Amino acid sequence: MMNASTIATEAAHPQALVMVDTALFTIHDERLCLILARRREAPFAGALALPGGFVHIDEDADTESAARRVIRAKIGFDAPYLEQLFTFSGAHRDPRGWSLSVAYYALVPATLLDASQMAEAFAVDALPALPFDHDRIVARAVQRLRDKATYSSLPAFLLPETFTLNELHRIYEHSIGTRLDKASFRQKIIEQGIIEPIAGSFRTGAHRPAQMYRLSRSTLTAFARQI
Amino acid sequence: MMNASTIATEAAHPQALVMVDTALFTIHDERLCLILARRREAPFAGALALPGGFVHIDEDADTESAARRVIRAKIGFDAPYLEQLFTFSGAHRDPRGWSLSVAYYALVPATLLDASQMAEAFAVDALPALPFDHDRIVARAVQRLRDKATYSSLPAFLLPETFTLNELHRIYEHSIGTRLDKASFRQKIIEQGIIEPIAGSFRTGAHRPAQMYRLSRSTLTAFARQI
DNA sequence: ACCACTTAATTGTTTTTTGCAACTTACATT
DNA sequence: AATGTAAGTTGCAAAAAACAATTAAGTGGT
Repeated sequence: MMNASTIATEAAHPQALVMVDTALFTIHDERLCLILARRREAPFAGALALPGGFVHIDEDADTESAARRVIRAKIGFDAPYLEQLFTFSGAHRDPRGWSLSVAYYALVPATLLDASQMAEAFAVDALPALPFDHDRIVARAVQRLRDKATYSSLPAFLLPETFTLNELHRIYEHSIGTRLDKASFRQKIIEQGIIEPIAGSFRTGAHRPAQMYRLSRSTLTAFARQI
Repeated sequence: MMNASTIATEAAHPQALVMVDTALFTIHDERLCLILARRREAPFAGALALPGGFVHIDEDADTESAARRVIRAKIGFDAPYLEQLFTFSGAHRDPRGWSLSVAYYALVPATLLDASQMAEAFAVDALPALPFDHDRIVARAVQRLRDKATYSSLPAFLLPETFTLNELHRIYEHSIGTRLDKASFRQKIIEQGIIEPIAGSFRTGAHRPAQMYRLSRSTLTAFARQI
C-alpha cells in the first residue's frame, strides 16, 4: 500500500507550488473591465493583482473548484460563466519558487456587483502594472474572450438575466472590439436561437420601447458561423 | 530569505502530484491516430496510455518543456506542432493521490516515424481502454483538433514538408471529419496564403502529375473565415 | 501511334450569406 | 399634433459558398 511518503520518494523531485489565478471580466461604463484584488501578503503585498491563491488539495475537488472558491471569496457568489484559460508555469513567475498556476477566466454581470467591488474594476486597456506574470494571463484572457465572442454566446454572460437586443449588440461590439451591422447581428442572433423574447416585457424610455430577451440556455452555445 | 521549507510551511498544504500527458497525433492508412506508450511502472504497469510523466522542476523550464522532454523520449525528436490542451486535476484521476496533469497535444507527420513507432499508433475511433482519465484527455484533444482544423493551418502539420493540394485536402477532411468541396477548398487555401508551390516539383504517378507545395510559415496560421 | 482511363486542376452557374442603406414603428417630449 | 430619437424591418447589391461540369496531363494497353 502506498502512502504520502512513498509517493514523495517515488516522485523523487522537489515540488511545484500549485495555484489558481482568475481573470474576472465585467463591463463598466461600456468598457470591458477586470476585477483586481489588493494582495494582503508577500510577495507583492499591497499590489493590485488578479484574484488567486494556492490549491488546497484537502478542500478543492479540482482546480476549477479552487477557482470557484477564489471567486466566491472575492465577489461572494459563483460567476455565471467560468472556463479554464491556460496553465502558466516556470521557476521565475513567482519569487517563492517553481510554480504552476492554472488560470481561469469568468464573466460577471455588473448588475451583480456592489459599489465596492466595482471600485476594483479596471478597464482592460488601462490596467495598472500587475505582479507575477499576470500581464500574460490578462493578455491571453482578453484574446480568448475576443476570439470566443465571434462564434458563441459568450458576451451574453456579461449582461444581466434580461436585456435588449441593442444591449446585446453593444456588448458583442465591446467584446470583439469591432463594429457589427445592426440588421445582420439581429438576424444571426435570432436564427442561432440563443435568446428568446420575454413576452410582454419591454425596456421603456424616452423612445420606442425595446423588447426584452433572456438567454435560451444557461450554458455557452457555439455558432456554426461567425457573428 | 525564503527557502523550500519556509515555503512548505507557508503553503501549509499537502502537495499535488504535477505531471504532463501528451496526445501525439499522426496519420496512418488515412486515419487519424494517437501514439500510445506501454507503461513500465505502477500504476497500470503494462497498460497502454498516453505518453506522460512527472514535471521535473529542477530540469524543466516549464510544463511545455516537460512535454517536449516526454515527446523526445517517445519519438526521438520535437514534434512540429505542440500546444497546451487543458489541465486535468483532482483526487481520483490517479490512485497515487491528488494530481494535476497539464495535457498537451502534438502533431507528427507519419513520415518522421519509424515502423516500431507506427506500431504504437491507434486510430482515435478504435483506441484500447486507457488508464487514468486519459479518455477525457483524448476526447478533448480530438475535439480541439477538429475545431482548430476548421479555421487554421493546423492539419498541415500532419503532413511531411512537401505535399500536394489533394493530400492537404484529404488531411483536412480527416481532421474535421466532413467532406469539403474540392474547388472551394483549393481556392480558400490558396487565398489564405498558408502554402506556396514548389516551382518545378511534381508528384508523379499513373496519371496527371500534381504540383507539390510547402507551408509558407512554420507556425500556425489562423484564417479569417472557416475553411 | 493512338485510345482508354484516371487523377489534377479549372471554369461556370446557382444559391446562400453578407454588408450597406434606407425605411418604418413607437414612444416621450414639447 | 408636431418633432426627435431609438427600435426594428426591409430591400438590394456584392461577396462567398456549394455544386456541377469541363479541361489538362500523364500512364498503360493495344
